Amino acid sequence: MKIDPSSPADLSAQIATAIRDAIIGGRLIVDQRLPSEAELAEQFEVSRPTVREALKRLAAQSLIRTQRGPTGGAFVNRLSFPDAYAQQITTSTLLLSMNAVSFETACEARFALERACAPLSAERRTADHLATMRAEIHRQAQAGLTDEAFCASDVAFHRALVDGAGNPVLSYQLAGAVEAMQPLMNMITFTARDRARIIALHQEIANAAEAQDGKAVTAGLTALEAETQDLAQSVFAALAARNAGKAG
Amino acid sequence: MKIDPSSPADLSAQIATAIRDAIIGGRLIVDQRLPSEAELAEQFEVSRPTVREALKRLAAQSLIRTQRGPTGGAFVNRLSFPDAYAQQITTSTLLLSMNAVSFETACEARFALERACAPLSAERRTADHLATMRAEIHRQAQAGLTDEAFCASDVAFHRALVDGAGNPVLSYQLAGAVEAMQPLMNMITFTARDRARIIALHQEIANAAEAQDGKAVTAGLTALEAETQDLAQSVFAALAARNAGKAG
DNA sequence: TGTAGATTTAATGTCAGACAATTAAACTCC
DNA sequence: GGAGTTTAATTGTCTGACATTAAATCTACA
Repeated sequence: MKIDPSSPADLSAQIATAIRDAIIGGRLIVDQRLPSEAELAEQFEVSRPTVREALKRLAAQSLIRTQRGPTGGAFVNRLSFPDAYAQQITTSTLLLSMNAVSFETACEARFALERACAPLSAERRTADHLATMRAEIHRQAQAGLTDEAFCASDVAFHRALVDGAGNPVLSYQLAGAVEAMQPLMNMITFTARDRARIIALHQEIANAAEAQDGKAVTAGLTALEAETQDLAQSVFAALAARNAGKAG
Repeated sequence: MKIDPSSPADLSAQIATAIRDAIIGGRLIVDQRLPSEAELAEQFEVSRPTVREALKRLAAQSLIRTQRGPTGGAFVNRLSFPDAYAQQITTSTLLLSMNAVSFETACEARFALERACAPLSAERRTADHLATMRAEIHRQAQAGLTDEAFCASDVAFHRALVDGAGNPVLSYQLAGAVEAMQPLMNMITFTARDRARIIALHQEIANAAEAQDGKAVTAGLTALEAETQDLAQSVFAALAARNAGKAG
């Protein structure tokens, strides 16, 4: 592993890339210990702080973990599903919030992906998944629930549905799509009537999942998407009108 | 923004988290300049190297960019779609390679997600998308193509199909699923007969997309999934037998 | 007056050396 | 042989310095 000191890129970035490539390429395997910071500094012919900056870059991506003490050092980290979830959610959330992605586009993507899980979830969902869905529906019907709590429960409901497919890769991919929508959903104020309609559709979906009727689950999700898009459209229209009023 | 010096966590990690939260929470907006490293060091009551390690962590996630010179500093970075793609692909690839995810599970997830794009893509694909798909099919039929090149073309074909949905969020989510499969696919040796079957299905899918027949696209993808699973099963069975032979 | 070039300056990038904190292993003593 | 102590290796942090970059300012000259 070598770096180019005359390159315009930061040395620490080059070192991080070199090590990252070694991990992705399988030349460094899970739980393998990297050389100590002092040794890396010597190998790359840079100072220890520069090596440390490189290692921190890798740690930020959960590619390595560090441990102190005589048997310590930097170790190649097994990227766990929870870690991957967290990164996925952060990235997706920022992508949406920073790129003026319309609610419509994000909503379409989210429900399209969720429908992809519907047949599998209908077939494989366990009693646990069903119980979680029912419990969340019950929570959503409670009086005095804030909009934020309602949205959080909505996410939990959909997560149970997706997890029902029993495919961790699918759950991971969906985590980003579903959770990243939450800040957008939180902009919406739900009337009691809105909530009732959403809860009814949730009931429909849960019933379909219980009956292992994939097509009905898909249909429920499609109806929920239409409902959500309608709701958002009216909310954002009202917002725009209010802003126009302020400006005029 | 404050940190806790008595916490067991690294100071640089705490500082990175504090700044990241400020970005996600909207208290720091895109292109806003952070205080200089010296000022941050003073604010957080740590040394400059510690601040730098924190900033490198954020840079590794494309959350900030740095610039030298008098008007330089660290700026909140707009997370671009290409940056998000790259992160998504790295994370997904590592997740699969490090967690003994079966080919079957990954393949199922990938095709389930891709089917989610099928109706939208059939409806909206442009002539450009169709042309790309046809071009890749043509390439796949060329003699002397290596397995890796065949797989790469396969990815390009599916990417065109997904992009045809005209939803950047969907394309972003799919990037991880499709690209992360590539290392697994590269383990497979394709016979001429295998390639012919896959190309025929690609033709079928392209024709369906041209006819804007979403159901036919979905059916084609389902058939392709079955074909891929069969192929992988026989390849991995042969591999296992060979290894057993070595061991015996 | 305007412009090209030199200078200044503020910021990041890098380095060297030191000390603190942590923790596993080796050692000592009972 | 076991409990407590010491040792040593490693990461975490700090200080201070210099190198590099690039925008802004200043200067000289046409």
